[in-house]
Amino acid sequence: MATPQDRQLVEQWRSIQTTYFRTAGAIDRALESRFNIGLTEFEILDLVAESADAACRMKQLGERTPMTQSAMSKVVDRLDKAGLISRHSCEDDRRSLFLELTDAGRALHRAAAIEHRALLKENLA
Amino acid sequence: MATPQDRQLVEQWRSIQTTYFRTAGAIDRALESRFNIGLTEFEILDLVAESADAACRMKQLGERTPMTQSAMSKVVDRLDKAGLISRHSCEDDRRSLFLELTDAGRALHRAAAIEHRALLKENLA
DNA sequence: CCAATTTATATGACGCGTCATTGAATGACA
DNA sequence: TGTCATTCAATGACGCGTCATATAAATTGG
Repeated sequence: MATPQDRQLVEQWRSIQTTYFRTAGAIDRALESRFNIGLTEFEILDLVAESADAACRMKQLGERTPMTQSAMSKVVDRLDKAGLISRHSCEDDRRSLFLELTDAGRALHRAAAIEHRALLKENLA
Repeated sequence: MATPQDRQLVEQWRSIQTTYFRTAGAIDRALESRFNIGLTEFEILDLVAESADAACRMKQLGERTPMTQSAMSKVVDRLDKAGLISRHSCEDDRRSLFLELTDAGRALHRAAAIEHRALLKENLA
């Protein structure tokens, strides 16, 4: 019933879960308390900061994160309301949006990224 | 600012996230549709099934999963209401509870575990 | 050029997890 | 023994993610 391979799979899975929760939790709490944004918000900022091109991005971003389309839409909405990001409708295809960091967003991302990388290093060792 | 080591950390982290979400999502949907329980519920069943001893377990279980005490309490509550688990207050320390699978719980666990292991195998390859 | 279909994003209802707190039992110790 | 601190579990308020759907724009086929 429970083969040794099964046990090993379960072990591996629990280890991934533990790492994931520990790391995500640590980052989330740190960003929340120091910058008032959650991990999810940071991850979108991080993705937008990474893509320097001016393509219609909302969609492409979705391909680079395990987030749902719905989740993304709401995170972006929060970031917009917080003044960290701006949404511009795309001329070529008016269904699409492309995103840009505001100055405040860029500054916050710069600071938060340091925290983020440090905690990754600490937790993924 | 973004050292190669930083990039590597971020890559590693995204890979963990992707694996985690893909796997958890797959298992969750499968268990939900076939057995009407979520991944979290299954994980508690699995832990209880594993520990054959009759110790006061609620607390110990908490040490074996990244779940919050609060989360555990609610999951156990759902499992109890679903008739899959029973809570007995502990004689020695009446603050503690210990948990036991009901027959239905044991049966469901047996069936769901097969699904669970198969999906782990599929996703953690 | 007009349906029918498909694609990009937004939104409302809902469930679950988290935080902070509560209640209850136990322990510590003067 | 009485008080104060600690520990275990449950709960209510709240926020976020998910699913199903809505809206709007673009594409496709006749």
